[in-house]
Amino acid sequence: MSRSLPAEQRRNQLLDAARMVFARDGYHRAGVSDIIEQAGVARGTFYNYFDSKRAIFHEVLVVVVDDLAGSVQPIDVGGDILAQARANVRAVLTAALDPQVARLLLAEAVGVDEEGDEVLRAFYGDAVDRIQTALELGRRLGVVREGDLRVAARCVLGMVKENVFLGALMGQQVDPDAVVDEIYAFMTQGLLKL
Amino acid sequence: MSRSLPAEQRRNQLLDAARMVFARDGYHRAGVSDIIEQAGVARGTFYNYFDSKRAIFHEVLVVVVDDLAGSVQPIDVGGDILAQARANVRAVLTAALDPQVARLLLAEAVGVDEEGDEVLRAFYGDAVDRIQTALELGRRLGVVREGDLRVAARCVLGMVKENVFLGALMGQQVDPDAVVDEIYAFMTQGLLKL
Amino acid sequence: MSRSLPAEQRRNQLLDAARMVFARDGYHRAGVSDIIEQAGVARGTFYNYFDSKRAIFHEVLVVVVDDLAGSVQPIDVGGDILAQARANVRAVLTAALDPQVARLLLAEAVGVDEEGDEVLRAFYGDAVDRIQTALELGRRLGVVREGDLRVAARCVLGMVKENVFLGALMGQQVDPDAVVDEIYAFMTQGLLKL
Amino acid sequence: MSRSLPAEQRRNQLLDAARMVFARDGYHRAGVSDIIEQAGVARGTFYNYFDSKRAIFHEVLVVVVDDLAGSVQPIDVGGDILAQARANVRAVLTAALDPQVARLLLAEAVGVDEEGDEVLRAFYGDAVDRIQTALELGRRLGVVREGDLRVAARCVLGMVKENVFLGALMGQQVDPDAVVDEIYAFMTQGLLKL
DNA sequence: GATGAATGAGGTTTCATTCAT
DNA sequence: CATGAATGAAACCTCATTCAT
Repeated sequence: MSRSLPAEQRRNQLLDAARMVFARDGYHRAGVSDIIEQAGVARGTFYNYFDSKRAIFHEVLVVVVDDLAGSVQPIDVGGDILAQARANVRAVLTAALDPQVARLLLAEAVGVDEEGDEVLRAFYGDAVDRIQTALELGRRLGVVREGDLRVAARCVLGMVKENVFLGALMGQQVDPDAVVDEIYAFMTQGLLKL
Repeated sequence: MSRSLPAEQRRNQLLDAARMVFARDGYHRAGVSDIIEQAGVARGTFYNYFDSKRAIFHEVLVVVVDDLAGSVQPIDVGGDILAQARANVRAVLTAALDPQVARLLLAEAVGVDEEGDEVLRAFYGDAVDRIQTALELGRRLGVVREGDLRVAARCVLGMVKENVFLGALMGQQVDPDAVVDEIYAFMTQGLLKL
Repeated sequence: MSRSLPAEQRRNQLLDAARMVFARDGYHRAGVSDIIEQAGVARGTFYNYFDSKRAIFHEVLVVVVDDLAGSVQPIDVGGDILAQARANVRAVLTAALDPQVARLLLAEAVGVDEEGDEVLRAFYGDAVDRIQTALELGRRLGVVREGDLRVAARCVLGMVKENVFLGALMGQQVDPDAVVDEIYAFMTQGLLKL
Repeated sequence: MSRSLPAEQRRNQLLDAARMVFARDGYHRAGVSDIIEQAGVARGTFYNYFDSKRAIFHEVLVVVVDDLAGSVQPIDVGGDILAQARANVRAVLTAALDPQVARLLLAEAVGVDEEGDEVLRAFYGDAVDRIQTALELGRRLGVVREGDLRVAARCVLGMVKENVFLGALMGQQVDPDAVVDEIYAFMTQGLLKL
């Protein structure tokens, strides 16, 4: 029996437990029982703070997404743009390689419900938008070639995501620096020599 | 009441129904009830052909994965390698943009069970292997630059997957040809001018 | 696909299979599938000969009960009565120690349905009646002491049944001759010396 | 909707309901539905206290077996041994003549599953052991004749069981005292006069 | 605010039985 | 007469949610 706690603190306690459980077991395999056990809280208490299992999942997702989005720094045009882009890729990659984060963003969140899909859609849409904006900026600065920059932005996102995915979900070893280097090389030289 | 059918045909009828239902509702939301309703068959009939919901899902997954894997042609060194690579990317992309396929491969199959994860792991692992092999071939032929070809292979896979993902799952419009063109450009020139 | 057979023969084929399966697995664990598989006959064929699983069980039970009842010889007053009684006990005991028979009579048949209970009730009732009749005969001949001969008859039946039960169902080794000897001693001397 | 109850009490309520239902309908005909209806409790509540239908049956069986075993008093060598044996037989007989008890011990428990069989096997095995021990004691005291005391013990058990069986299951009227008297006479004098 | 026993709709699976071929 | 695919009622069990204490 937990002593009465400030509401905010109890919520966070539950959110932390839920994130861990969802990441470990996935949304469907995780039960409310697992979350409250992890949090050391009674069943009824859970429903004092969250309306449903879906609701807490949704909140967990928002937190994770916000954290990840927050790891990206806006690009300062005055500075070394490439270095900033590199730093951003590296930051995102490192944050996303946390297995908890990866699982939530890549696997469990899709298809749970409409709301969850919307969060993801917004997140990835936003990510593509940001990359595209950066590319357009680069285009104007003359450091980005011409082309369909929206698709290009998706490609960049895809390169990052896939390495996260294979690393965190498929159990392959992934070295963030190697990935950053390779993506950098890819972006500067492409892959093929004609 | 369905008439008696050759076993093979009934199995396929059920597999088709299941693929549609799983793609539409996801593994967890889909019930055996939905599958048999879709197939117009009694509950018992389902269990005459498949051991469980998981079992039919597994078979659906294998079929989809095999179809997709089968759409890739081995590269003939004698011919135009780039054209063949382009054709392969285009073929996979087109096949995967089918929303049923996309949903199964990208979302629903992850985390259902160990077996399903294994099918996916094998599939994506195999895909990376093939791309890497092709890149190594290109390297020996002198058409591929140096670098960490495994990570590069993941990047290529990621570019394809992300466009499928955003197109089929996130509801953004995706034009296969634009994607192929852009990936091609990406591979030949990179994205940045230094 | 079995060739067409004389009806009688097909019935017996099914009855034999059923007896074996019921004795091996028990009524509830045995499925119609097991019976037809054992008989090497199609599912529909089964229902050409028997109305239901219960019906065939009922017939099996009747056959077994009749066989066992038939192993008892009426006592010839002119001959050695004790010897005849001994022979009867021995015959019944030997027949009943067949595990198939034992299981059907002692365990599986009780509680399957009203009809089955009726068959058993009739069988055991008849057995008690016969023993009682024999005892009454003995009483008139002066070789049986006074007492409640109905209860005594039940006791005799119980002695036999228990040894069968422990032997066939509980897996204890039972030697028919030792049992006959002991029952004989029991009947002639009792167990206690006052 | 039942009010919340101490766990122990709810368990017992369910055990009682289950014993009644199993005795009335038999293991296979009884559904969890019948038990919860009898107990006036929701389906989920049942599974809060027992893992499965088999599990509760097993517990019911153990309780019944323990009760019956507990009705037997160890024999005090200092006292009137025969009287104590008589009292034991009478106690067991009376307890076992309860139709609920009889049905569970004689019919429904056999063949439900391995565990249940094991409980019965242990129970009857133990009963025979105890009787045999008592007989051996009597033998040393000189009040029991020579012979195969194990078989003799089975015979005694059989006499008791058969009268219970016929009384409770086969619907014949059974008077405990008449049975005790007759078994007593049987043990002291046997049945036959030579 | 915290508790946890109780709930019951809904899921998966079984298997005796039918009937068109 | 034999076949076996099809049937569907009914069984068992899960787990997100409620609510009286």
